[in-house]
Amino acid sequence: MSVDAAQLWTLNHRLLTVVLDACSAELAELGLEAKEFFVLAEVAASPYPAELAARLVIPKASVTVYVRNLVAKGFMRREIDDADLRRHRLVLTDEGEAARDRALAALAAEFDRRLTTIVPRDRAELHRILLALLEPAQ
Amino acid sequence: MSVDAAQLWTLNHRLLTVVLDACSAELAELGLEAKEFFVLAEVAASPYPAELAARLVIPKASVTVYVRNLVAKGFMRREIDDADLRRHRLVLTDEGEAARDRALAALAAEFDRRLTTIVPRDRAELHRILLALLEPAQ
DNA sequence: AGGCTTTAGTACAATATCGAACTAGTTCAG
DNA sequence: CTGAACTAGTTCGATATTGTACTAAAGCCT
Repeated sequence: MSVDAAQLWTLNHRLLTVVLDACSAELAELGLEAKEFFVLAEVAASPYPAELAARLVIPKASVTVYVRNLVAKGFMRREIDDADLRRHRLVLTDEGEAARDRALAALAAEFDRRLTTIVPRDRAELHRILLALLEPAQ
Repeated sequence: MSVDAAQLWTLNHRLLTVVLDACSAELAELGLEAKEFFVLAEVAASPYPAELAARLVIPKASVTVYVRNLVAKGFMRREIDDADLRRHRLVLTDEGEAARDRALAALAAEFDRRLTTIVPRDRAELHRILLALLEPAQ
């Protein structure tokens, strides 16, 4: 192996931690905790609590809490799923979409502040490699 | 921007979450929580609690807890720093080093399980790009 | 149709995390 | 020296997280 996977993992983990931390103040201004933001950002793709829990790799009980908070803040609402009465279909409100987009923009800006230090070709490379790495999971 | 930074960030975050989750059972067998593992893995490079807190971007109070657990488990011990009597120099025990190395190996194996799906040249690329991205922080 | 198993979501109690206040040691200006 | 300002680390109490047990609805036999 040319590059140590453990070292690679540690580097990457540190990168994400630092970027997220740098954005936490901006997220807070939008009325979002980091954990809540992850839920908000995934709702469109995975609109059911159980699906969110699986996708985000967090406990169902935690999703219940984050969704409750996000609903209280007016960022989303629950609707009963017609096809399966056990399920709560989560729907983003306009405010929810706006907050999500602004939060994503803040995160992207901070990440970008670091990405700009590398050449465009490397960004494309990074994107391609990360996609390949996520492949086995899907 | 050729590649969306927000999307890149999300992909990367998901990758690390999934890898860490896949390893959590193995870490547990070694007697380690994920958070404790991060501390254990950094102690050699940052042997003081305040330094660990800054490096890992976690509160000092949390470091206190993780260090207490790791000491109780016999993975490290505190020594009074000769140069500054306020500071606790943290020293890994042999068991601590062994556990850290095995945990890192488990993490590397899981990460590697994904890395093997990409060509060696891409690994080197990824390593180079991540290092470049972390540059501004240091 | 009736029971058995599985799944979605929640509630609650136990545990984990962490902000703020604190103690102890250090530094440094005067 | 001395004491004001600072730093390392911990403690404590408040908040956040989550395992487990639960209710309700579906799905699946037979």
